Amino acid sequence: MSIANNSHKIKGIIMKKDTTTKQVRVRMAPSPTGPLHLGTARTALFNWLYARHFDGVFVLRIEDTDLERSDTRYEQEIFDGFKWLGIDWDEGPIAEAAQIQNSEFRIQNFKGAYGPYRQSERLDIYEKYLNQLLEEKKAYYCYCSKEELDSERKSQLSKGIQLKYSGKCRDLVLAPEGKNPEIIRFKVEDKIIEFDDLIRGKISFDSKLIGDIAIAKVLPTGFSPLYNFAVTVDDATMEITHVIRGEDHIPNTPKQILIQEALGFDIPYFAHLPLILSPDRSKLSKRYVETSLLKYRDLGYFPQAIANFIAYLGWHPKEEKDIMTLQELVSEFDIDRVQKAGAIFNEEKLTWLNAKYLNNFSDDDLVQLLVPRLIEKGIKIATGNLKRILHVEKGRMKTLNDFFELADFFFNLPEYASELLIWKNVPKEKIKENLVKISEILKKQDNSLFSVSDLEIALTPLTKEAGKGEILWPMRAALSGKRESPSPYEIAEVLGKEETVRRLEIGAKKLL
RNA sequence: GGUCUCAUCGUCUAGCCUGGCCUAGGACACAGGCUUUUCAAGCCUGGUACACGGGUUCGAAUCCCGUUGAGACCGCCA
Repeated sequence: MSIANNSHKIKGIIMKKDTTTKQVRVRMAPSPTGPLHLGTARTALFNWLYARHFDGVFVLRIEDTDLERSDTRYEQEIFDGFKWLGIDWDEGPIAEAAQIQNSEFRIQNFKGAYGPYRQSERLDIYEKYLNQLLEEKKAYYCYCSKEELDSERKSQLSKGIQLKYSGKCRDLVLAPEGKNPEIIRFKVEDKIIEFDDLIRGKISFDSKLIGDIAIAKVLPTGFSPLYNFAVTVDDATMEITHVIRGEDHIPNTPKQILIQEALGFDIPYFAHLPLILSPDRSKLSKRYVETSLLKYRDLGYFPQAIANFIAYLGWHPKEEKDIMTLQELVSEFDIDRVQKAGAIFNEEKLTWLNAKYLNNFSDDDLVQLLVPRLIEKGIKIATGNLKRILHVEKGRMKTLNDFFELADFFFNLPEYASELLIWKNVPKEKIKENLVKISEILKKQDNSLFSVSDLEIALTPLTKEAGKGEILWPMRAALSGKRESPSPYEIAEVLGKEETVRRLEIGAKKLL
């Protein structure tokens, strides 16, 4: 009996009903065939939020049936990416064990009662159900070659009819002479398939338009399960209650329901999330924006900001709030507030959010986060000094990596043209004189009296006399070598007396 | 081409289910201003949206129908 039969029009009610009767079990099933995609991360996050909100179980399953394209390197990236974002899994492979080459060990090391959690390790399970379908004549061997199928598709396309397998091998009694079976197909019977999507409501399909589904590849050594079949078997055997995934899977859903019915499985709830879009409204692709999750980490984004941002792509809390922690997201998340339409990925807003997060971190936290990046770049700096620089630059930083461009002058005074020192139309002789005066005053200043407020007091007579711009601009330019920077007092405090005076003298010398 | 899905400011969205409180709210971005040695931040102000057409109703962004537009999918990938 399908559990989706009690579904209601009002989505909130489905949730409440269900959670009182059965524990929520959701899953994320990425395939390790490329860098961890932002879209995958968001789907994972929604599943995770849903599980955590309803005290359910979040399962991580690795869909690596495509041996040619799967790579353990990408599997590792999934683990790393999820962990970085703050998504932990209750069941699934153990990330640490995945690095060990001994395959026996890898297979045995998972958490959860429904493992193993890699599809490549579940072949015996698929085989059992495959045989069941074959024995019950619900599936059959197909001998058509790729070329035959290709030309079939081409002619269908030119006739303007639905692209589907013709069913040529469906009723074959004997194997065609000289041919080996290529794949196993599931027989699709004529019927209307309807399901109640938690986000979109009723969706129905006419199975006449779906060709017999390829469910496994036949290999000399055995077989290799294909997506729609493997997913169905896994979701059922792992007792998944809610399938939350991207909208691009809507067309797969009737196929999976058909297989579920044929195998006597419960039909889970389905919730199809809107897609993340590129600026041209097509499916998010790297042509327009960076799609690799971990790339954002490398770029200096915070996982909290990314999580917050991608959660808001297609979902919104009841109250107006710009910033939400993972915990707040968990307590407020529900599927009935998920949007139906796709959402364009707006990098500017992400960056703005990231800057918000950055400025909420304490200086000490930022030091901790920045140190590994400095080490990686081979920059050596005392923590105390780093903290002081960070303190004056953080308001200008939007990402962690902005530090390098913004704060480089603290380490090395850049080469700059003497014109930089000129304030408005003030003659350079006057500017030179001012710089000399500033350095004379500062030379007399005690080392221990070099804070922003001390310096301000020390230079006030001069700024009053000559005007702030005429003093402060050349001073700041001489100290930073840049058009834009923190205030001269802040820079001087960080630089200390000796270096401050040295830079002022360099500046003065430039103005002959 | 077929099937399915979607449609509120440029973008993310609130409101839609349960019609009136919506002369449509917030945020990003943009423009102007304040502050200011510079840049950034901050604060203030401003402009811009219910795709279109029909219905239902005293009343529609909200309900119904159609049109248009956009997207997804149509693999021995997942």
